[in-house]
Amino acid sequence: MNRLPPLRLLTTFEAVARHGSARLAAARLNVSASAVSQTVKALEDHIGTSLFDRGTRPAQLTEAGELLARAVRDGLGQIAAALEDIRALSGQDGAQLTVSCTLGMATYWLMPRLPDFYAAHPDVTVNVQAPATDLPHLSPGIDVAIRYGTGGWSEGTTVKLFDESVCPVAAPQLLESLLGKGVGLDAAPLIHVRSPHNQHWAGWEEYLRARRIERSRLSGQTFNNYVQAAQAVLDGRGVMLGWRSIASGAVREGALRMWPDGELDLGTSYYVTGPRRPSGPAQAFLDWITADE
Amino acid sequence: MNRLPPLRLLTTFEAVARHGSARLAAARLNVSASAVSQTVKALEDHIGTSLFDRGTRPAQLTEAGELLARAVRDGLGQIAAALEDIRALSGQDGAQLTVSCTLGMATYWLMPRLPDFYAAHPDVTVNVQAPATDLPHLSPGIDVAIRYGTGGWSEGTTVKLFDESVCPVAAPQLLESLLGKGVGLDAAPLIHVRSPHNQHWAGWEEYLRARRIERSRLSGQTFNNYVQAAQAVLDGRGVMLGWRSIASGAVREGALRMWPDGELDLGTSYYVTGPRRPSGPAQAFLDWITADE
DNA sequence: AGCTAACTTAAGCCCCGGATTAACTTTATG
DNA sequence: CATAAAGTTAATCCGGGGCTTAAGTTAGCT
Repeated sequence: MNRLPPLRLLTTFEAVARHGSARLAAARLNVSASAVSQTVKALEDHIGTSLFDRGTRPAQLTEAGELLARAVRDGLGQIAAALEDIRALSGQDGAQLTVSCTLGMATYWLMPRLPDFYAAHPDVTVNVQAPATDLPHLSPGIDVAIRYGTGGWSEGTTVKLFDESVCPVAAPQLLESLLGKGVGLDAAPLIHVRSPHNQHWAGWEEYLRARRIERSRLSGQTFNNYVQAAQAVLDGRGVMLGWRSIASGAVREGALRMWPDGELDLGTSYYVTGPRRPSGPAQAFLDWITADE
Repeated sequence: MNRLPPLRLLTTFEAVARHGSARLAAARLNVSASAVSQTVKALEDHIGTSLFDRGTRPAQLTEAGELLARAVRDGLGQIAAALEDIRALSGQDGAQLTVSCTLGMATYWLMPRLPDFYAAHPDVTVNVQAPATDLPHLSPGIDVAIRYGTGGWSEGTTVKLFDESVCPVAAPQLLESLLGKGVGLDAAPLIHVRSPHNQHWAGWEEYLRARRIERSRLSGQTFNNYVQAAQAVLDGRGVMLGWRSIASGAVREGALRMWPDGELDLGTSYYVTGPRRPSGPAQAFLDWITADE
């Protein structure tokens, strides 16, 4: 992170991108146009790429420029938002708790089970946050975290829920077709889930390596979250890595079938973590979820 | 954004948070412990809040400290990732295209319709990206963007798909119960979708203001994406703002019902944007989707 | 072609951010 | 209680980031 350009270069660049004009950005920042011009130039030198196509007036962002402008806006916006949140720290009221877990787990495991919790605790409201860019964990406003891993977290109190396992899954019709034609995992069409923000899910590369399966091509259909991937695999578009937390319901219902002898234990499990001194609603939730399975 | 603390304060603070020790962070950053101590202090002064509880050794992060550490890590990580992407700009190969649209739209509108596209174009693969933190738009690796707004984007070629509208929706049983008891939108249990990263969705506040409905309490169940919110509303947990792009299928199927006379046009529509010179697969997709409705 | 707006380059200045050392304080442990 | 580890405070220094002015260049329009 020490290779980041100076903050002022980034904010000035983003202002130019936002206003679409170095002159306007300069006016807005109360500096000379020259300062803006040199700042953008310095940033380009720092990165080694042009951020603006100067063949037009006003200059247009290059693809690289667009990419960076968005990242700067979002990244620094996130920090600014955190600073605001810090200034507005306030507790939750009412019989509520907020659970953080991944999007796929929330969609296919937690949300379908919450009616059971509500039946036992009709006065408790469970808010769910599926973090966009990091693993769930306890933090201000997050009372409970459900996440997978090896359980060695130092925050709060952690209890294991179930062992995670993975097996390639496909729609029944596609599976029969592939197996009938003798197509193995070395050639079957794949459904990938890839995202720069979520590097913690093992992908096909790791699975195939663990199973010592060689494939000449890894290309397949790509999504950046398991909701869309699940929709695609249910639609018969290919074979997806079926995590127990995500695919077990569909497999139980027969909408998906597991690849024969494809199950693999990657040594991780799902855990629930609550604070050392949970609120009443959080304690009720923790008691329920640890008894559930 | 000009109220952001200096970058070095942020990166040093994050290093201390990451290492859990000012001494270790100092060693890692190749500076004296004193520099680290004064940097963290300067940052705390800048923000006006303690980031570390110094009653223990090593010091522990406060809640504010945890919040900021995560934001700094993610925010600056995003910028660092963009810088890496810029260095690794590469095109897609094969008969593929990548479509970017919001998570709810992908889940409830696009993915259910894609089988029709595949039927007409069996050799084309559609990857779908649901951006975590910003509105979909064209960018390196994104061939087509589907988004809502007023259509005034300067990039590529934009065609309108349909007008968006919003109406509160609820499960039939809950709706009947509420209406039967004479409960209006001023008191019905609400399902919110709120996220610091997605400020572009209108929420209940805006809807109620537009309808001139006064409510004493806005609290309700909160999620940070429409997938979980939709699951909750289907489960009868409350009334959700039902965007046409998200709720129309469920309403058509009878799983959800619209609030009587609740529909509201907020003046936005869904548009599809492709590059001025689309690839073959992208052109096929654009032709299909603009003909679809 | 002429003109204006928008931007770029070169040179120079200054101030503040970020570091140092030395002395001190506080926590943790035996 | 003594000691060591971890961190804090005060004072000082300096270099480079960020700005200025002046002169020059280029795109866009008439």
